Amino acid sequence: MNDLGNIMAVAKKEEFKSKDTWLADVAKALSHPARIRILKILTDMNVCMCGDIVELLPLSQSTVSQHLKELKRVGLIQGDIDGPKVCYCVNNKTLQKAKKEFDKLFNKVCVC
Amino acid sequence: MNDLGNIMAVAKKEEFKSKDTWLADVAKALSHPARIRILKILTDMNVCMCGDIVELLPLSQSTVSQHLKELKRVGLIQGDIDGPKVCYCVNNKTLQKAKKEFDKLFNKVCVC
DNA sequence: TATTCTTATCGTATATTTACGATGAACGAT
DNA sequence: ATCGTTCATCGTAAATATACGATAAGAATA
Repeated sequence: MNDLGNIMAVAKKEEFKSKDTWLADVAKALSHPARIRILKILTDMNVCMCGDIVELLPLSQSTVSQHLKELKRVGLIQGDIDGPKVCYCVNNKTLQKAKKEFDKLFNKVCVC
Repeated sequence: MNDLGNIMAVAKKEEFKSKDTWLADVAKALSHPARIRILKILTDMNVCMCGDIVELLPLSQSTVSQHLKELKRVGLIQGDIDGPKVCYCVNNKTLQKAKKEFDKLFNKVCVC
């Protein structure tokens, strides 16, 4: 039972540069096939309602809602309230920023 | 205590398309700032040895080794044994594939 | 052969993620 | 005012992730 070790699992993440942390956070939001699928649904098919997405995934409504929340957390999507429904759509600004940062990460050459 | 619910947390991931699952898996490998940092170190500075990476991160050797293993798991990096050392470098093929798949995901427009 | 250096793996503790059903809140319609 | 629809949140259980120190395994060196 190390007193310091207990908090480290989270605290260590704060010791990295903010850009690395941001990109890692976006990657985390994309780290589940359901959320990849949701993002593709929102862009490809222009379906917005939460209920529509639920029908397209093999997951319960509450689970889909959780996944939507995670995508919303990092700003990849947004949800606009429309009466009792919620219309979801992707946030192009964040999408472009993510694309730019991932490109910077991937456009390198190994000379090792 | 639902008997089915117990296994679902993992099993559900298998019900998605393999491309979505692959991309989610790569995103998972990138979902920690330490691993973003490691990838940048391997590309930017052309430092290969595990020990060098350990010195550049606020993490223990065993933790860095675990992060390297995760990046290796999805093929983003590879480790070539060089005597007692291990020379790590990025795998350009996987990097390019990842870039392509992320681009497909991000190059969309919201018309919602 | 013994020692040192380098890295991976084991064991462990805690935090987080993923999934579900149940419930609650907000709105529109009857 | 009540009811149905839609979605978020709560509570919970199991799996996974993150971190560490300790230890093992392999190669080079003394």
